[in-house]
Amino acid sequence: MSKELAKTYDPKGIEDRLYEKWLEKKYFHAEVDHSKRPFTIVIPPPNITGQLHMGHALDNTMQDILIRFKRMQGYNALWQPGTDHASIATEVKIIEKLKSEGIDKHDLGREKFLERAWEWKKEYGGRIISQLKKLGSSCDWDRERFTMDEGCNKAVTEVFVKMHEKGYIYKGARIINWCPVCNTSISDAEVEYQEQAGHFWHIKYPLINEDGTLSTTEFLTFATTRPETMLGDTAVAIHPEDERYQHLIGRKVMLPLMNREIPIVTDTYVDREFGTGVVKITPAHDPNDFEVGKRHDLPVINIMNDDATINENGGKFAGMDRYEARKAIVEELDSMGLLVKIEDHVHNVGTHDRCKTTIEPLVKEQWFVKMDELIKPAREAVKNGEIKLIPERMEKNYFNWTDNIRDWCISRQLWWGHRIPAYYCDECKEVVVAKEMPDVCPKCGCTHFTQDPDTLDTWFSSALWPFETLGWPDKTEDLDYFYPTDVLVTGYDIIFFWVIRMIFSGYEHMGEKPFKTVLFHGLVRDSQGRKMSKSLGNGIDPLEIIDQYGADALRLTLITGNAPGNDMRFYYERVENSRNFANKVWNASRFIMMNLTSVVSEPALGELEPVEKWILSKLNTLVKDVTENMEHFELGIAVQKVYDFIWDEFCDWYIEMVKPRLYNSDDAVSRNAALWTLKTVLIDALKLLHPYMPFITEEIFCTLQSEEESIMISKWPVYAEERNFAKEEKDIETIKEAVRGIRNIRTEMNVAPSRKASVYVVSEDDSICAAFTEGRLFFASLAYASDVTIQKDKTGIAQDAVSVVIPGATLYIPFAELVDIAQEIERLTREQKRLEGELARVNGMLSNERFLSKAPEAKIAEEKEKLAKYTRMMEQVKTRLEQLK
RNA sequence: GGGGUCUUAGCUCAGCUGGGAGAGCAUCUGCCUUACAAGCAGAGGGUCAUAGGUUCGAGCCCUAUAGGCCCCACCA
Repeated sequence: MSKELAKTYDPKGIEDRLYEKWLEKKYFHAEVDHSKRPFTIVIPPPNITGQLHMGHALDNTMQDILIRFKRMQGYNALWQPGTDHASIATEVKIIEKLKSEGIDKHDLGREKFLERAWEWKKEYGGRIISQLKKLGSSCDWDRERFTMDEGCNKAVTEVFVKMHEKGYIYKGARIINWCPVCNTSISDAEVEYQEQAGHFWHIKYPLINEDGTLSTTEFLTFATTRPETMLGDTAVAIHPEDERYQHLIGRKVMLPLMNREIPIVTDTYVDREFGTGVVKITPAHDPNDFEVGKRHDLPVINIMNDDATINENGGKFAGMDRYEARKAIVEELDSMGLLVKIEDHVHNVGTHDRCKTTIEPLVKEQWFVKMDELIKPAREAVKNGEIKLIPERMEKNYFNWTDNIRDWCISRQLWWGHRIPAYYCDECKEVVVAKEMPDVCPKCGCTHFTQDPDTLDTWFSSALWPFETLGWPDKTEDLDYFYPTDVLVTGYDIIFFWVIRMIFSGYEHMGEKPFKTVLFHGLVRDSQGRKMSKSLGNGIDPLEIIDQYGADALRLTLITGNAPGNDMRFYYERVENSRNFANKVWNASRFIMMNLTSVVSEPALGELEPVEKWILSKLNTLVKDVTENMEHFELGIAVQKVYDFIWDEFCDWYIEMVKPRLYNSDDAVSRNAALWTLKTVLIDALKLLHPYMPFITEEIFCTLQSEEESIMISKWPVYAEERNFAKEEKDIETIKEAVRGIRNIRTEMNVAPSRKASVYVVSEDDSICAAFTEGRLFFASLAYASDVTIQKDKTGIAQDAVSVVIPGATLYIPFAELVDIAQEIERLTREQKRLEGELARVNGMLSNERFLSKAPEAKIAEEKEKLAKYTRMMEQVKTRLEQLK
């Protein structure tokens, strides 16, 4: 017998209790088991600095849905969890914390700093994990990993050494993006371009005469957005075919302020159409200029310190901040008469995506990954469909990156991260890349080495995530069984940072793709469509939503009404709706349990009434559709169908249809059939809903069947041909149509619900008569009928009864005093008009020869059926009108 | 400069391979009907951005236009 349930669903208490139970029972844990097929997802490891935000909530809800679905389908489902060390983000936090204690990073020293960082990790690193648990995430926590744990470090070292041997990793002095605040180089992917209002400073440099004196009449004028970089100018460039400047080729200009003679070079990089067609060249501080410089063998003069102040190469401006220097330089040029004009100019400025500081291009020695060869299999895999991106349009983004790839700067001047396994001989400076510090220098025989102080880009280790978490570089059973993983769920915003890098890493180190499908989701925005951000203060905390409405409501909200890869807006109203749905499920279940006062047994097929067959048939179709949608990753569509089925078909129709039978204990067989069906349909519907709303479904499932351990290990429903009842589906739909017609007309005529009336069903169709006869009981209750008479003609029905025409039958309700014949005629005339329209449309199609010859047969048959239906209804309406007149 | 995407009911969005426009919220009307007022029953509301085209048939495919958003890109 069943337990009592509270009147409204209250997720508090229930959720934590059930999650504890799942953990205790080890349902989330997956072991290699060759009798089952694996299904694997690796979590996008959240930063240890992070707090759960809506993006995480969406991302992990999607993964949990897929994992729970596959687990119920009988797969050996592994959801591999873990966290990311997030080098810059974490290092910044630690530095901040030290600062608040009055400690400077460098005073503390590397070792002590790392100790603090690990302590911090220990204290806060688990926070986001516990938050993921609140959401219901069924990760295999026994396998939790960290991108800087011992295993990952081993993998990173292995990869670095191997790729260095192959020549894919090299060290070189190249122009890189430098963040003067974080004091480190960053990769191209980490540069975020922002449109900023700035200026164009038009400046002129005086030419130098043949005799070496300074010309007072000849100048070269150009425009720049960063005048301070002139301190490092080593040339001025013009287009080789620019007729305006042909006479200047071979001459020099004087670099003002620095009094340096610099050449005029010709280079096709210069756009003749742009500005004056003259470009100043600063090889040390501009990527293009760097290339021009290489072509013309120009000196590279670095004028900046790491903190973006001017260094000793900047003469008297040394020590100034880059913007102070800019101001001072412009003023001085102006006083020298070399400032032509200043224009307002909006341009793209590269900023560091973490701290938004304007990055400074600098020439520095860094470690790089050579990309041209590595990217090939990654590009090919998506091209030939071996890896599927959902939605497909993401492929364009993907190819845009693979086709324009540049070498990846992987070294960071940070302490928190994987230290680069490169060692420098203290004597001869020879570089040795090895898994461990070498004993002897291969060049000079010296035995003292210093390890490279730099660490690796965070994404270098996360690129290995799908296989390092399964044991790589060791050959493990896990790796053999669970790799390649099945789906990667992530936001489209990290396709370049992470997705692509995992793909090429998978092919390079495993010789195999890391996953078969990538399922992208969009951003969760606020109700006004703005990005949720700390600075705007418009972030909505998922934990607060869970606290207020329950994790199930949050999950349902995030997954409905949204297509893959599209951004969504977050509305409280939508969460309320989800919460209401949970309550609906709860109450329907409560109703069923209240009525399950005795043991129910499975009825024989013959004991099922048409309504039972109708709902079972509907459920059967639902199972098929939902499974298909989920297999195609159409999660929102799938759950919408479950929602509609439960609320509309099951609660609003089936339960209402069956009530009279539940309250009548005389017919035990009929009552049993209804109860069994209520329970059976509810259980299957709960199963379909479980991946989306794990908590409430588990609570009801186990209350309803105390003998069952858990819904999450129950079997996913499967489509059964013998549960397909086409005739009953059609019959019940006809009766529903009749009920709606009667309700409609009663409302239209303002008849109080308390007022019952006789209803006559008139049809010449035997099968329709039979259907109404069988459904007489519930039909009467749903259509507010005091009694129902089914007959073949309208003998004995009052002339002025109200009528409703449905396909194949006319319903009459004698409301003597309420009926206004004129109004009734008007109403029927409206109906006639509507049917005329329908008939015109169908006849139009069916009289079109090209339609008949080209349309598929099923479509033609469908239209013919409609023609028959409308023709019949038209006749009924006409007959009724004649009677009234 | 290149690419993507969106424009569907008052609002926010679905609409999967082209075959008679949907949901939630909001609005209006009537109901506390013994599961649920976080509910029930009913109603109103759309030239599917605009203009062409392909097709027997277009919200869906193609082209152009307008407006919004996003990504990428070294135009100083």
